[in-house]
Amino acid sequence: MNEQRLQEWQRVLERHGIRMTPQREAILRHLASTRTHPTAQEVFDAVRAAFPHVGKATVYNTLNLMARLGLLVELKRKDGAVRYETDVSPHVNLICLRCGQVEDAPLSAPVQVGALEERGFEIHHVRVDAYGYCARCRREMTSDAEEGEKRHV
Amino acid sequence: MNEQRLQEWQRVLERHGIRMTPQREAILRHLASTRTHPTAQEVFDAVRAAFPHVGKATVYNTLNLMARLGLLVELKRKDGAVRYETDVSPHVNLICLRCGQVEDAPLSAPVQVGALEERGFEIHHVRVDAYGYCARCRREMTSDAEEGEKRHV
DNA sequence: GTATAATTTAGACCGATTCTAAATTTAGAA
DNA sequence: TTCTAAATTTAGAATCGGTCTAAATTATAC
Repeated sequence: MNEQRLQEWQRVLERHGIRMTPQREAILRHLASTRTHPTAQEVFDAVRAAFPHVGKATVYNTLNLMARLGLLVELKRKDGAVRYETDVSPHVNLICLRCGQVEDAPLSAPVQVGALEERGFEIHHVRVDAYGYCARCRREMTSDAEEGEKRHV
Repeated sequence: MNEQRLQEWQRVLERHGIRMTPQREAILRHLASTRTHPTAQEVFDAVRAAFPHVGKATVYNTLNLMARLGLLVELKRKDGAVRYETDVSPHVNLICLRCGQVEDAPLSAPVQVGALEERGFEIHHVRVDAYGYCARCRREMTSDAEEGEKRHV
């Protein structure tokens, strides 16, 4: 549980005049206590443990609210649900094309975008997603191949 | 119409033993003739002009096929559908948070990802999305503000 | 030509997310 | 307190991109 992050979030919500209901607190606590990138459904399931009658809409509303306030970042993969990232500092998302897991990695140098002034575009934040294969899937793909399984494009 | 790109795509498909059907050619021609980032639905509508009975699945299959071959890059935005990008060279997508338009900008230095070897992650390609406000929206927001309109988070 | 595989099609289906309308809770004023 | 208005929550319906299915068509290899 990252108490500091939880309290920071609560301050931001309060500052925006948003009520801290028991449901919202449960959602925040869950997000602050995980280091994964959960889907809305996973958050929903976890919160249900504490609030058996919590509605889907409440979870979705809260996650959208937090994303709009910049407390969460949405990671979209085509093959399924949005994943929520609680670490909003600059980094690279390593996204596995096979299993869909997302890992964070540091950016060893800041991203350099050219020709911004000429365009008049004002950057708010940058997201860097690297697509590839995670260590586990690489191992599994190797052993699959050894078993004679064929893979196409 | 970018003839060169069209022919390059056709060569790649042929090299993979994929048949160049009239429907697929119409889809490729449309993609090669636009500089926007269309959705599958937009491609579908455009191709329908030439092939009134083309199926949704054909368009989706072809777009997925091309994405898997690396000829297209999928851009996901929170507001719904996947957008397809025909420029696969390294660059930054400038995504306007207000109007949703996507512009391309050069990367003035390659992205540096740290700690890859230790993790065993193998990168296939990197996408850089910069979120912010385009020149037109910045102008409009300024004039809106002058007219006394209020905006909230 | 004939067999085989690839492709296309319409429409059914799926699953993530949003919407709706009613009930509940809250904050603040009286 | 009690009242009122606004915010919030809820279950379930609705929506909407996208995928899947099964039958028909088309191309390829023999």
